Amino acid sequence: MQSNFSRSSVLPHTPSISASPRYAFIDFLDLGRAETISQEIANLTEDAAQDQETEESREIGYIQGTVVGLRYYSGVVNRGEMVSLVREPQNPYDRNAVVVANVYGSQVGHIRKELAAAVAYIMDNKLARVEGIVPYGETNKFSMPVNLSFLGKEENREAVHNHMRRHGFRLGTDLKGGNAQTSFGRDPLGSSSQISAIPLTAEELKNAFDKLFDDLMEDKTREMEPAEAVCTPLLPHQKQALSWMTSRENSSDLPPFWEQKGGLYFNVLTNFAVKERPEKVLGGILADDMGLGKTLTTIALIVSNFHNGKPLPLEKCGESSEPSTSRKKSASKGKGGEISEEVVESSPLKRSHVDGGSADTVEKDADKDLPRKKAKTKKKTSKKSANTKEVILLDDDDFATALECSSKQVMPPKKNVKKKSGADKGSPAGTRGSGARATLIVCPLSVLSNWLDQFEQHMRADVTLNVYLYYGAERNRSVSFLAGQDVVLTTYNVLSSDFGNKASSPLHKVNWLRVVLDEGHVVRNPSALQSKAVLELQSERRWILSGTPIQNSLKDLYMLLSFLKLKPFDVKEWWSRIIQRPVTMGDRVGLQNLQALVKGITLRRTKTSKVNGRTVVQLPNRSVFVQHVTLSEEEKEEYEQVKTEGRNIIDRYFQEGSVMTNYADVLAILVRLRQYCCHHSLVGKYTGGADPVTPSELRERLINKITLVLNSGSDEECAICLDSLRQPVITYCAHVFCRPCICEVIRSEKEQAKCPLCRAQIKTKELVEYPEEEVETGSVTGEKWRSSSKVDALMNNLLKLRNEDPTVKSLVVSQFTKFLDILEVPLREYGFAFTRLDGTMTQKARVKAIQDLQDSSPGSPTIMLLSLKAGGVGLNLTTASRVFLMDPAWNPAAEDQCVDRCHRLGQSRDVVITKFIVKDSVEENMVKIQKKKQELVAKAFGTKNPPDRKQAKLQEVKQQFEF
DNA sequence: ACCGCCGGGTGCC
DNA sequence: ACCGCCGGGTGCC
Repeated sequence: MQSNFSRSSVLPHTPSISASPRYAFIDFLDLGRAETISQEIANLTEDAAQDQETEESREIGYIQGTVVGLRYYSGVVNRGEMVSLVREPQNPYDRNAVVVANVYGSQVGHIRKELAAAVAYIMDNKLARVEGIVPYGETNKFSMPVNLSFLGKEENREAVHNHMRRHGFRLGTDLKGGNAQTSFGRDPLGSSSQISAIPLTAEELKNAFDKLFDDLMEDKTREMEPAEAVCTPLLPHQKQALSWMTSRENSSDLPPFWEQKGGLYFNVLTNFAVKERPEKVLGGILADDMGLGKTLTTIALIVSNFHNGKPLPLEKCGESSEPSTSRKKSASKGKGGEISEEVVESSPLKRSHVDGGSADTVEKDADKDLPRKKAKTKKKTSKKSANTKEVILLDDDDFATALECSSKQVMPPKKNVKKKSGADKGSPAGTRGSGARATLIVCPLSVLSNWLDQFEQHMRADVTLNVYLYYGAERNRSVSFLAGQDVVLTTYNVLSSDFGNKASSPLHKVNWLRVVLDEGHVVRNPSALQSKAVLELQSERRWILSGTPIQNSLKDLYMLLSFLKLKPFDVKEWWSRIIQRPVTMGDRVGLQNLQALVKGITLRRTKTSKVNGRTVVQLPNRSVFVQHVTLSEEEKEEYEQVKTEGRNIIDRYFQEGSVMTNYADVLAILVRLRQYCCHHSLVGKYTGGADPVTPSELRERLINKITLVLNSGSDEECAICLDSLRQPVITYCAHVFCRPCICEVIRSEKEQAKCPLCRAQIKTKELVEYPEEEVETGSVTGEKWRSSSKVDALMNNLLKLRNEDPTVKSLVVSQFTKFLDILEVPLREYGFAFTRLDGTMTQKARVKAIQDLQDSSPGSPTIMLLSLKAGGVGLNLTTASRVFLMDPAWNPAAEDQCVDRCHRLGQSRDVVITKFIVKDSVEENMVKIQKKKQELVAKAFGTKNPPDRKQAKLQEVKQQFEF
């Protein structure tokens, strides 16, 4: 029996206080899961959206209606199938028309006009969302019943009911408070079990969620040897991953939740059936922990599974028809921007072949089995300059056919061609031997060089794998060139900037064999340009590599499923209805489905996972020490001064209720305090103050603010794409975004465009750019040098360490690049050799910095100055075994990630981490708040902050600023 | 639709 | 018959 729980007991809803600016400020400091404050803001706005969604998802009424006109449409539904209702105001017969569509988006019919007339108003005015389920009558020829649920805010309940009543419809209401899915029509088959009616508690949910990605390796223990071309022996868990990935790519199984029934394909979750076989999902998520070798495994996959577990045919270096010249060519094509020619040239593997070269290969192979193909290949060769899609498809088809022949899998080539050229962007997958050859790897800039290194390191020297680095101003944009590579490597930024310039995005014109998203969790906001760019890629197989596939919300997974094209979850409505809403409501069946879903497409091992009874990776110990630093009297005095100054300003904002609008200033104050803890000369001039009067004053003020944000060294992120700021601009309301991101927002919202952070009106022409050349560095070193307590503490450690063991290498990590500048002075003074890696460096310089550190000859650098986020993940710094974290980060995960760069596979020494924390300062408070936050966060997932938590936070912040 | 509805044909029993 | 009744044509919005 359904228990009499009220929904609010399951889903604690946000108290209304969140509207007050004072509390909004408290939320600023909900830093438990944010790496930067602007990310925190993004989290907040996300939460706001989620609030709305959860509130709207309350069922406020239901009614049975009729779907009519079935015989005019091809869309079919099944008993109990969910359908979506879409307004069709442009319908020539009735502007109130409401279309009923099935999960695949095919129209089933219309809602009968009388009911449509009533419902249209409710939909148009967003009084409620309307969802439908067809309870029976699925075989009817002319009409069928549909159960409509109205989901909306409680405050709209009456308006909705009244409106419907005026049209002569009486909505039913489920007073028991069961959720929308179970109360009505959800389970017309009567199979609902009592278990599913008892919702999960927030804690159970959180636990289940934490375990969601645990131990996803049962039945995935078969091993596969990589192709010969891979020279690095794979560890057992890597062979398992290779085997699993290969089977995922060659699988002809139906995607998860699909079954074949009679002549139809049936989705057991939505009860949806189609005649056409659902598109295969070739690929998935490799979610191994950092350091387990996702990169190597992926390389092995690329080389070992071209088709059906057969290796990618590669030329032997010696047999190459055009020896050294081609490499030159690749270099000149690949150069430009910050990626140097040398990077490309330095690798013996990277030899981008020219069109003619590949044609030769094909002919050679094709000649053996299928001479008649030769003519065609010839024809194509003569046509190679014509750079049209059609030609490329034919090219690729020849490739494939040739290759298929060698593996005795001849397909009628004619048919293939037809299929291909007829296929628009719809379904390139599934057509075996469609000709796709190239794998596209998209990764953050920070790991680009790692990929290149690893290709070089793991590929046998005598084979040629064509890896093309699609990066830099001079990148080769020829579609046929790109399609002919074995691997194309690029970054999310290049991909989305190409995509943004609608004119042409070559990467979107290639039919890839495989697309790999490295650190795939970075695309998680579906509205960000880079997400759209990623979703539009055409590929047969798709992979996501990520150590943390879900960061803090179930919604992160939506983006991933959407990329994998896992029907029907790639459409938001179905994802929400089938998974997200049920799960957040504590529905057990929903959770089971989610678990099954994840299990079916994910492989994840942690460092503690066992293979054949042994842990996957045995890493040396790692220990963390916190060293408290006491400020000198002089420093203390100055610190208090900075603090009082800041407190007065924040206090004023509180009184004015303008904390939100002065976001940049609040950020600045916090940053200043943290900077002071490191070194006095980090602290810049405060630029806030009296209200600006003239536009030029405002402009100047904004330029100051954006400069401050960007130079604070905290590596601020764009709240829209959550990536590092690219072409940063500041709005009149003083929030900083990437120009492409905010322009996209303005473009899509038109005149109503609002700032995503404060909802102020924004316009494209009111965006202020960051003045490019204004880099005022080095000034620190000029004046008379004065140390700081923290600098002294570090130097003591380093000197002691050098005494004890001069071979030990250290990472010195700070969030403030300027602090790294400062640290260079005493390091030089004491004769330390060091390198440096920060976000402002070119790719080339980064590579050199890492190589220098790896050098073990006497006199080589023993220290790397590292900015916390510059390296990003994936960076391999195992030559270092000591880590000094100079200043605490808001998000402990960022610190962990940084430490993991040296505490990973390949580390031979025990790793010792020292964290410097200034006593009685903002830093100490940060650590305290962090800890509390972690405890609280551990309790609930997917639900919002309970009120007492907010209250607690209020106290903490009051403490922090001593209000 | 093995219905309802419309509109033309028809008209005692 | 300015009706009722019959039976054919017809059918989403």
